[in-house]
Amino acid sequence: MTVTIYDVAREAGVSMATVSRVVNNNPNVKPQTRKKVFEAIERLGYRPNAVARGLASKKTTTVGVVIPDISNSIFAEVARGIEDIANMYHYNIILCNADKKKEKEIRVINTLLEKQVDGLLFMGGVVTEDHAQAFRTSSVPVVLCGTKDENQTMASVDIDHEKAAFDAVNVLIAAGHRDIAMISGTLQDPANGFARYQGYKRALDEAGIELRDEYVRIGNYRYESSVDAVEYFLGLSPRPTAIFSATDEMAIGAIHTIQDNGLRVPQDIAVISVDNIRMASMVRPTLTTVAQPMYDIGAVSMRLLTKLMNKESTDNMQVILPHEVIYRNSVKEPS
Amino acid sequence: MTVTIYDVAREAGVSMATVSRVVNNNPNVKPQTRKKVFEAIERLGYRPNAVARGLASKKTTTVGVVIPDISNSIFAEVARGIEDIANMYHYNIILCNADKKKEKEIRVINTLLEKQVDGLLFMGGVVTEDHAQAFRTSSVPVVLCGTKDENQTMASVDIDHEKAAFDAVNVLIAAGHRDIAMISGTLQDPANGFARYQGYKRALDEAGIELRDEYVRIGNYRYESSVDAVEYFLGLSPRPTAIFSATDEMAIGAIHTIQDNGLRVPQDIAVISVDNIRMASMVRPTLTTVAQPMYDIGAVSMRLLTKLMNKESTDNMQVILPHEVIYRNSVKEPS
DNA sequence: CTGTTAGCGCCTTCAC
DNA sequence: GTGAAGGCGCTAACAG
Repeated sequence: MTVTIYDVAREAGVSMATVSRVVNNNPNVKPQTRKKVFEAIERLGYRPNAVARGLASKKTTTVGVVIPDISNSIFAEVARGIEDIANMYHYNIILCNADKKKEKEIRVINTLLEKQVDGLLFMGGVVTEDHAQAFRTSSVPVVLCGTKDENQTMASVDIDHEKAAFDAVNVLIAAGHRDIAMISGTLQDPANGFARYQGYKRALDEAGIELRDEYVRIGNYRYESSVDAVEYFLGLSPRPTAIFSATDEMAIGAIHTIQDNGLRVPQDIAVISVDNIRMASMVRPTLTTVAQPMYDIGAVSMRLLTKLMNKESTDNMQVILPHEVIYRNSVKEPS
Repeated sequence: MTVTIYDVAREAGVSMATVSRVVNNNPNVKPQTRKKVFEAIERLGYRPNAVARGLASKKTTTVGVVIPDISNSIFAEVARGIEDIANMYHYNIILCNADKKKEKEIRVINTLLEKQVDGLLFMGGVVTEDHAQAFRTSSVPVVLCGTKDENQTMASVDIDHEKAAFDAVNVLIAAGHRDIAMISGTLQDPANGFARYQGYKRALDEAGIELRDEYVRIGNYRYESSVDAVEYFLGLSPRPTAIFSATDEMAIGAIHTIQDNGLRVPQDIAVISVDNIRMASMVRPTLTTVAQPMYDIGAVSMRLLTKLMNKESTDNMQVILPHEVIYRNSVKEPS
């Protein structure tokens, strides 16, 4: 039924070793033989069996990528960076979605490892001890992208989330705001949550602004979760004049909630956040935010992974990429 | 180095067949033996090699999904439906992004086939003869989801795009509009492009409204592409009082372009489209649109695929799912 | 219930 | 430059 390398060999009048050589681009084949083999392949419609090949060679030339949440556009952009570099080095990539469930992340990691991927990329999300445990049992290299592990022992590519948040809040402070609220992610999340909150705190601290508990609400990173937060802020007195959101999606929810309550952004309340997802320029007013270099995070982490898979020496296993404030219209210029 | 089934067998004092049985949940194993084996597995940290297993059993229990564009949130939702059903039937799914490039789609299809997936799901996009060709060489079942092939010979799950567009335009007509412009996708695209355009034409026709060429612009489905279209419409006289956009993302671009030009939605110009992506309820005004049952498209196509993989008989190979108008605020109620 | 024995399709020395 | 032969790690009859 299925045509194998053996069929091709017979058809071409050579041995399977030779067929294997031409399929694998081994130079030690006479051009004429190569041609014969290619013709036989064509005639038979032979398609190499990657599974058999993987078993024999103990390499699959594929890297597994776990995406915590496929509907989050950040990961889409990161994935694009990963892919471009992967193609460049002739790796296939297979994406596995984990639907924001830790338990599913672990399962997916194990599935990928069972499938004998040559390397693993773990995007975003929290790296718990259970994750670390799964990674530890891996015989192939793993790199974290867009996140890092607690004690920073694993290879990772990320931005400095604390500093990004710090910079964002300082844009607000520079614009004259002092009553600055924050919609945070869960503090259990070391990157998007805890670190960004720390950055907020430090910015206030260095500006001599006192931190008020009622100015901080925890969201779940989704649009909807920020409406409660903002409505809460709106009832406060003094009402905050600016909001720092840990992520863009929540910031957009904030902008709309402010507007739905009859107030204007940025005149009544300014909004800033961190991420720079595509949607940030699709809201009115457009969102001022601190951009993560998403494509680069993907590209650099894939590049790092190729080095690891090749056992090349790598100096820096924890790379931090620069971020940048993107000035748009949700914060008004300091006058 | 790596621990194999053989090591486990020795450690547990049984044969590899027995180990294989417990790993595969074969009931024909004495509980006590099973326990011994599990302990050995635990002790050795054994992880089954899916590649070897795939080679021996000629099944990989994984289905390949090609996503035309990972950054398009429609596919994210469809993927979720696919996954839920896949998990239910114990299939792993691996996603491969094709970046909207036809050539890459074909490549990805072949890679997936080489990897010996048990089935293939092809999401969205145009199905050209080259695609059909690639599918034809597949020895495993393929189902199209969110698209169909030209002569409808392949298994597919989709909505009736023509009818969806027709219904959308009729919402506009019911609201009293007669000067209705359309931002279309490319007419080469049979589903999102051509069919939706046909629906627009038919709605006008049945309402006795004459079709005007200058009322139709072609976009590329992206937000940015609709700004040109809308600016063009704004210069027309009579200026359209309503716009039907082939997709939500372009509709959102249209709304903002209208607003950026000092007009109001829906008072000055109404906007409607087809899709119902998450962002549709994240704009102001919220977008009235015809919802595609994205999750269901994914779920139903995966279910269909499982049947095909099991060689169960299936009556209906071309399933059409119902769509539904979602009334929000970008079209005002008929008075 | 458990063990033995062939392969699955290919890569990879090692000869020639 | 090419062929022969031995696995890669596991499943699937087939015995027992």
